[in-house]
Amino acid sequence: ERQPCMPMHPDRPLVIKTGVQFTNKVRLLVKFPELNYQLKIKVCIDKSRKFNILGTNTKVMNMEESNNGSLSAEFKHLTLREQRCGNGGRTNSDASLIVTEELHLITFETEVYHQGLKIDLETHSLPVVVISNICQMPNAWASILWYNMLTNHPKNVNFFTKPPVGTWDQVAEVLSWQFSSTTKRGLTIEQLTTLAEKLLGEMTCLEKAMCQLLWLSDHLGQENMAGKGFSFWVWLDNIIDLVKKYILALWNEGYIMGFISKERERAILSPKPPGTFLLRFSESSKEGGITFTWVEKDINGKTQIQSVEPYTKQQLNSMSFAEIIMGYKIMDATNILVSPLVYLFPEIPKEEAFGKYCRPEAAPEPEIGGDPMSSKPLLHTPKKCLCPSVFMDFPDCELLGNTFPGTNSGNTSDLFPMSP
Amino acid sequence: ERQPCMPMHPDRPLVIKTGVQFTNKVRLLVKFPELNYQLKIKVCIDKSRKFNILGTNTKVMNMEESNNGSLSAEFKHLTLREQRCGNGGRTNSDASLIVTEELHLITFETEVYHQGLKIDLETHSLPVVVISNICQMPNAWASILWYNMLTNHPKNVNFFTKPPVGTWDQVAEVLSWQFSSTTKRGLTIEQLTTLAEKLLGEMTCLEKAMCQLLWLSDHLGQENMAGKGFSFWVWLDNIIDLVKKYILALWNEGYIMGFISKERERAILSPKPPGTFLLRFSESSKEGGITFTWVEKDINGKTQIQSVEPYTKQQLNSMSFAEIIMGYKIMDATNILVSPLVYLFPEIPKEEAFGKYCRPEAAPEPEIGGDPMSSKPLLHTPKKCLCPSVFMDFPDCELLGNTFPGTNSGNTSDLFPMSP
DNA sequence: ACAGTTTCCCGTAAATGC
DNA sequence: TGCATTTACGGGAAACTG
Repeated sequence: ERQPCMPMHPDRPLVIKTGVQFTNKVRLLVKFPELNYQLKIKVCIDKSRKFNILGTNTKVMNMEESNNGSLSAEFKHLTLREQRCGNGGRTNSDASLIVTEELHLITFETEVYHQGLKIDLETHSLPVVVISNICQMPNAWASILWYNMLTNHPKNVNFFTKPPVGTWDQVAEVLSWQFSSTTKRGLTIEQLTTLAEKLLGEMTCLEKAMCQLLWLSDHLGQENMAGKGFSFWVWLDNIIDLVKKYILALWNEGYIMGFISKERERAILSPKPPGTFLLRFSESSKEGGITFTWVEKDINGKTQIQSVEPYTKQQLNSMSFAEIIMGYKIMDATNILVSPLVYLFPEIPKEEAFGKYCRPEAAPEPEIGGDPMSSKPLLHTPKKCLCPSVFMDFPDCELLGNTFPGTNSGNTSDLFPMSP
Repeated sequence: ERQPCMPMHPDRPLVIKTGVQFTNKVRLLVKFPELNYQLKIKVCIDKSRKFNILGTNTKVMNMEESNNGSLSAEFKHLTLREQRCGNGGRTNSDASLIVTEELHLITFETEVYHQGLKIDLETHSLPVVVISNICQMPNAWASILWYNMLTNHPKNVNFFTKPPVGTWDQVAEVLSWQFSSTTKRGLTIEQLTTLAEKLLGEMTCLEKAMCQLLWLSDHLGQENMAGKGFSFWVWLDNIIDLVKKYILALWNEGYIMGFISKERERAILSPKPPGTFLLRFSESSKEGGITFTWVEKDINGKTQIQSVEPYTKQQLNSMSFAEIIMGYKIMDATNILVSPLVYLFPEIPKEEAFGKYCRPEAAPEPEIGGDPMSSKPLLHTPKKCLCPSVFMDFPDCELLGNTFPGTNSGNTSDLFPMSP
């Protein structure tokens, strides 16, 4: 059997995609060395929708797989498959919830005979969300965040039938943590304020701080994104993905203002000298895009705010964003090619900020019209997995390098006697 | 169960990828209406390497599934899975052949009781190649072509232990057919000559016509591609893919010379006026690339032959090749942007050839440095499946819209009595 | 007809095994 | 160790189903 089995999304635990392997681990909190190789554990999943667990779903607890002498069992290469009943009907009992709000429990069962007494032991994971396609991940992960942000309950699978409201402060902390847990930088107050406006609409700052946020179907779902056909979470996830895969170094340096409204952008750029620019995420693109906006003077000497169409991941595949910034030129009034980008807001010379992320040879480009010559060798922020070396699927959240910012600090399916 | 089950590669029959569904059909050549719903057919695969057939592998013959009143049975949603023996050993008995040269037979078995006599019927597909990853397709398909080009034998699974040689004429026909069967245009003598030089090295035309080509490991394998690390077939397949998905219309029009050596390119372009250009496939890129080469005069009035780095599929994703051609500009001696492309060889004005494939608004581009504005809406030759509406996995090759150009005209697993 | 959900399967990357 | 081959799974598209 194959050995290395990294769980599917290192920084998205508690979401399981059908057909994709996952791993989990149970340990016995009470130390009973004499039970080594005595406890046979079985993994199951609740029956609210019919899933089958494929893979080796029983295992005997032992001391080797633990590092502190207690007993544990690790299940690897498990996968979930939905069991369509008969000729294909959905098995979901509670059809009122969408799949990404449906919570499931992975349970671990065993029985001990101690001093002639049979003791049933049982524990379970935190609620998990089961998805069938990766495109459901953003909403599924949002459910996990919302749950752990608002409850300590270890198994409230009906949470989303009446989801509690959250305060903006709580949501802000979670949003920032989404960045800080996978990059070297969380979100600033300014960035969070922009997101708050997006979520809460036009309110004063004070109102926002007081405001309570409703869950998906109300404030955070698709409706709220002005009929764009995608949820806030999808939009944000694609930006996080863009940051991690294509512009991580620039993000870590703090060069990307990212979340800023066009109004505020105009307000802070207008007083600045021509050539001042900032980097901003696309608000309209579901896919995650980044653009730059700069100040320039038109023929009449009037200040203009300009920007390019956002660059997508596809385009950043063939040229790094730093190189795009360094090489970007427009034709001025006298038909000469010039770069409109001089100072990164507030006043960092662009060479100082981006020079070190460019290949030496590829500064200016002699040709136009998509000459692929200039976009051949790639210089990217490394496409690297940021997960820690130790990992479990239902981890103590400390293992993620950060604690869940909500109230729940996570649990690693620990075995306690549940029934006599 | 799902119904529409298009076989995996409409224009690549006889190659089966493990885990991917395929379909096949048997019919009884002799008309026996009284056997309707009497014959139970079982599909099997030979045991040279252990594959299991997953899906419904027995079926009763009936008249409905046939359109001419004869009996037939169609097996849908079959998949192959390799059975790794014990802890993972290869089950291949003849390890001397690489997987893409290993031939397998799908067999169909049944028995009839006629006038008190038990008759075993059995038939089989043409030899098939089983692959586990799509990257093996080009070589697998080459094996299918080579087999059908050189033998009529219905089941010579050891064909590649001593593969026969082919003549250049045979190979040329097959190569051209690769294009003519999926586009509206095959290969010209000039294009074939270029490919012949690639395959046969430096020989006179007469010698080439006489020459016999050895199979893969000799002339057509990786060694022959000058140590580039990919076979002729991989290179050619990627070009075919590029043509079909990105530049089909231009190919159908005959605007793409494509296969031409750099020497010959220089020879035919040099006498032409500046601005004359032609379109050529990249010779060095495994991925399939296309470039243009043009004539220009340098400062001293000397004729120069120039070309751009080949465009890849990735780049053609965001801008159509016609638009790239129409918009391509370089800076001339006086620092003015001009298009070096004027006449498509021999003397077609580029607007006449490519104008109709461009969006009206996107002719010249004002900005440089990868402005994504100009590459937002896509105009592509449609990504369309060219397969005919009627199809079977082991088809009469006529169903492909063309006959296999080799000696073998194909067979649709027809049932004949094989043993008493 | 439609939208939520699942399935299909390519293509890249990683793992595996000889 | 290297290389041939398989497995894993994201992501886009098609199919499915209430």
